[in-house]
Amino acid sequence: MMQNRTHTCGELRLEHAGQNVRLVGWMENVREVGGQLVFVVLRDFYGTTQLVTEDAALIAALKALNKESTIAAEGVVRERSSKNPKLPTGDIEIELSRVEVLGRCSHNELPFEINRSRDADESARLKYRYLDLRNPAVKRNILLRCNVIAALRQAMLEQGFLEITTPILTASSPEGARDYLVPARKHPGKFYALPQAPQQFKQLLMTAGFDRYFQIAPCFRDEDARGDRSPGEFYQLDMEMAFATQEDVFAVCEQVLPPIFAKYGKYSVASQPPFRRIPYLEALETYGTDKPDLRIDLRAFDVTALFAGTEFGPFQNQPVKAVPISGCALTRKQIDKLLADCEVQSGAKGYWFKVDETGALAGGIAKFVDKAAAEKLLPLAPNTLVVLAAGNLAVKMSGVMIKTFGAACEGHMDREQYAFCWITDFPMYEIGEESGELEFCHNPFSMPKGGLETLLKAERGEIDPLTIMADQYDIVCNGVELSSGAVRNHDPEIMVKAFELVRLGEDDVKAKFPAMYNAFTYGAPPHAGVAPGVDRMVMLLAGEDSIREIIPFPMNKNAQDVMMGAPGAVTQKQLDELHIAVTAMEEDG
RNA sequence: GGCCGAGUAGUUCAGUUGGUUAGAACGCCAGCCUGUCACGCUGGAGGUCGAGGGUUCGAGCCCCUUCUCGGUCGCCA
Repeated sequence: MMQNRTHTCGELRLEHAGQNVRLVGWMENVREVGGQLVFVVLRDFYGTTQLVTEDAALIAALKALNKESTIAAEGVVRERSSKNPKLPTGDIEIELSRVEVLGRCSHNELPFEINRSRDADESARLKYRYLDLRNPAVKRNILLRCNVIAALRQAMLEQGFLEITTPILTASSPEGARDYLVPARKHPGKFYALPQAPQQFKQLLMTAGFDRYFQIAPCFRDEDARGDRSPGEFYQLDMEMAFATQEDVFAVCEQVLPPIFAKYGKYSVASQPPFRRIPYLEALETYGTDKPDLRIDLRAFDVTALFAGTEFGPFQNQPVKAVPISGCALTRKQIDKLLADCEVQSGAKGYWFKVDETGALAGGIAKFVDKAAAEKLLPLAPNTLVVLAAGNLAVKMSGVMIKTFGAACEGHMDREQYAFCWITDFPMYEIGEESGELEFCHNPFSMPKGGLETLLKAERGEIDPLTIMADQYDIVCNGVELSSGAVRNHDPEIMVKAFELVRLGEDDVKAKFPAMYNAFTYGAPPHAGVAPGVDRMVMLLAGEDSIREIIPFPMNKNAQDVMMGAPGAVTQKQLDELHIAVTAMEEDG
């Protein structure tokens, strides 16, 4: 027998004519033209090649096989008498001399047609993911993912970062998302947790003296899914730098990411380094969100003053935000539909009026708007639609309206590009909605701007703690938050003070982050880092709307792997070993 | 957990005001076809209309309950 294969299904060309070859792959299609002429499309990872035979015995053998069986096909490459210019291998075909069945497909009907799997029901796709992935259009995203991860790794190594793996079984972290817990067999009643991020380990690596760390890090969070958020697990390009400032972190990201987006992305990169930096409060004010999509040219305006003495009930004594959309040709029906969509997303009510082609105000709440006063606050050229929202959700609604109407109205969004920005200057503290008291806004690891001195001022009541900014930043691309990052708080004294402002103290810091707190008392370097989400980056690069399209084996929305049957029942013996008493168990598979 | 949408043949879907035997395309099976390549032609098989209950002379369609999937909000230091 010849070697397993001499060529792949994507490589044969006219120049190979006359060669005896052996190809292996999946039988994608069989076309019988006349009783004595059969064409077979053979597919492997690299492409497809047409096989042909007029031999009655081979025809019978091929027809007896179900599609998607794997076979080895031996024969001579020959020039086609009717070429197919749509295929790379369309100039040639293999005249079969022998066919060997390698892996029989015993199903003559598949759960879906391979080449149309993207249209199939998602549950079926996930259950038969190994069939779904045979579709080159599905496989392409996984290939992209491989290439992007390789490129990220390469770029980080070139920047002098070391890839260091951190534990998957670790301790539960007291803050943040819900942990996945793993019962400890040797320690009844105790649990490991899967890391929500390697946050503390990477800070400990800094303290240990590794200057630049990175990792394509698996992270686990037991929170509900979204279109752009996989349940359970995801990957981050986690990085941390010692003796570094915010600017150092920005510089690394701005060098690493754009070339990869340019090379592997569907669109061009609109942002040249340095990326635009937008303070958090300005982002909320201007874009109604802390993750603005800079491809959209719409802005929110504060028009509270315009409705100061209004008779329009919903706007009385409320902050009011307006988003003017020039050159808008939407019909009233379309406007109502879009506003309804926005209302679902924001929970706030939307209103509108229009400047018609003559420059007069019309429609919606126009009769409550003083045109002269409005013109001082807003650009109101003819054919401008103005959408508005009031109340404590007005800012959020303005952001949703910008995104929704920007995408729906001609000329306000250039989709075919990647627009990056940094959101900076996040508040350190906020008033908790439930507690009504001061709480950490994001995470307690960030260095407060101004350090200890600022915290002391707040403690003495000289400044409002709500005005303290954290040295924290997000990187946003096309309205997608790729990552949060921060200059970390590496000073135990500042850490304790930061906790004291939220009515906690040294004991709490020690209890919550014992390793880190202790480590920082042994001489820690100032350090900073960031951790862009790999899955979201690949999603942006692939131009996909669902995170599941770029994950090899995704879970469904309810955090189930319907292919593997996870989560699933386990034996009583396993439970006993783990000292777990289960009171209620689902009867399923 | 809230809200919205979907669930009809193996797959993707249509199904009018509640009215005959629930249709189409693709796939599958059989036959025909010697240059197909989304091959073509002819014929055929294939349905617990997600499940349960109700209204009605009559339910895929209306009502109630429930399950599943998706989107979204909550949540995601």
